[in-house]
Amino acid sequence: MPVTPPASAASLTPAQPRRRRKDARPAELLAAALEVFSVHGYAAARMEDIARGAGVSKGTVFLYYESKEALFRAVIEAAVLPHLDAGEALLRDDAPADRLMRELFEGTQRVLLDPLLSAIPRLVDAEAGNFPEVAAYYHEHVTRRVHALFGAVYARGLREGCFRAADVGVLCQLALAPLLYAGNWRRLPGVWEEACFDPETYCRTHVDMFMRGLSCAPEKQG
Amino acid sequence: MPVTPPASAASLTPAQPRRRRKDARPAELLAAALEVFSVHGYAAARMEDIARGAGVSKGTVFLYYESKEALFRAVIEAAVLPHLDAGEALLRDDAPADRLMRELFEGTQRVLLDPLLSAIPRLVDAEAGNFPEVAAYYHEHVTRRVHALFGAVYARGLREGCFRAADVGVLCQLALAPLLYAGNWRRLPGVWEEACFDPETYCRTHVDMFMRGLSCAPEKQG
DNA sequence: TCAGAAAATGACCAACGGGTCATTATTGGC
DNA sequence: GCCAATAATGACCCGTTGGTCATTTTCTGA
Repeated sequence: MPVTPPASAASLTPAQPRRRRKDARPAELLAAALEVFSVHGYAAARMEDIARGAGVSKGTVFLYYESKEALFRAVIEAAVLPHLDAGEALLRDDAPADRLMRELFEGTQRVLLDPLLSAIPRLVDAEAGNFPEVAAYYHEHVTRRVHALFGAVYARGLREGCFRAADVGVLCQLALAPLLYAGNWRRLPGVWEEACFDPETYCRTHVDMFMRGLSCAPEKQG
Repeated sequence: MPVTPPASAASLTPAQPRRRRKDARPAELLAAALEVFSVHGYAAARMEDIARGAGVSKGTVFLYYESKEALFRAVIEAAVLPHLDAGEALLRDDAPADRLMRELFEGTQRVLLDPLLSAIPRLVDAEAGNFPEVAAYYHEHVTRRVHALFGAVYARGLREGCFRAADVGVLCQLALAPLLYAGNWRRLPGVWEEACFDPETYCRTHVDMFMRGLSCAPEKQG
């Protein structure tokens, strides 16, 4: 594999003397790990680089996470679960369903256009063959929750009579796929720039087309 | 990484005596490599497994491809380019644009729902951080061609007055993303089955919604 | 101030896997 | 049949890297 310079530390003033910071380490390690994993993938990520990124030595990483795989799992959980909680909070809002759906899109897009966070599904997917249990966990605790969230909003729209009937699973995938993919393209140097459309236009077009396809009301466009 | 049994050979009758088959080797190696790469990703794929999958010893692989990276590139080219040729042949058909667009979808879907072929974009993407030149090549020779193909059909539809105006790059991505993602989900055991919708419904729904969103004509649904 | 607890280090180990090459097996021409 | 020519082998080499642990440094509180 081509040599790549080690991941530049997130918050590393050089020659920092060693410090005991038991509480701060886990979060710093998770952040550094996500950065390295997102660039190199799981297998090609070096624990040495992750450690350097967090400003510690390699040995220290293993004081907090018992193995590379354990670190990988922890990264996924820490990066994803808070956003799911935030998403589910939306359901307590009793706005009309189409408005709720657009808010759901907006939140999802905020998460998935982040180049670090968008790496998570890509990583899980890429390693599904090597870590079937991680993929199963992800499906169980993330995908399922996302679908439930989307499904709840969709069901509300059906009751209100503003959405047309369709397979909710299919719709959910169709809603998410373009956002998941956008995250990937953004990080490729040259690709996104050449296509030269901004994320805003892309997401807005997607949401508009999707909502138009979903809607029962006769269309009125501007 | 968890131990996984070696890739079962595609066409390996056991204890096959060694044979000199200079012409057949490359294709067999490419097929075996794609299979192993698609399951394990690039970094975790072992040349030993690829060799076994093709019914040869590890050393033989290096007689045909000078390195793992060269094999990786060859796999990508061999898997993708023929389908691009086929796609571009569509343009010689002078059917109306919306019909052409649906044919384009159909061809794309045939390719991307294949669990092996759908691995290609995922692999390129996952390794973009480690092999920027491969990613650049892919973008240059694959993505660009796909966009040109889609763009040609779309432009025809604009001229015929049956498509509404929008950013062609955005539209192309939106058209492809759900198909690219479908390929990923299919290979995850349990995930696809639980969602229990078949690829047909998924793709048909996507195409219908997309075409409805793209169309200028007043909608008529059944 | 100092002693003991515990956080951090980095030299070290062992396994793994990409890549090599001297050797062996196969084949086609004569 | 026999003999180059060459396809194929697999034991071997060695750089890389996940993971360990004896040692060093930092911190706390008495």
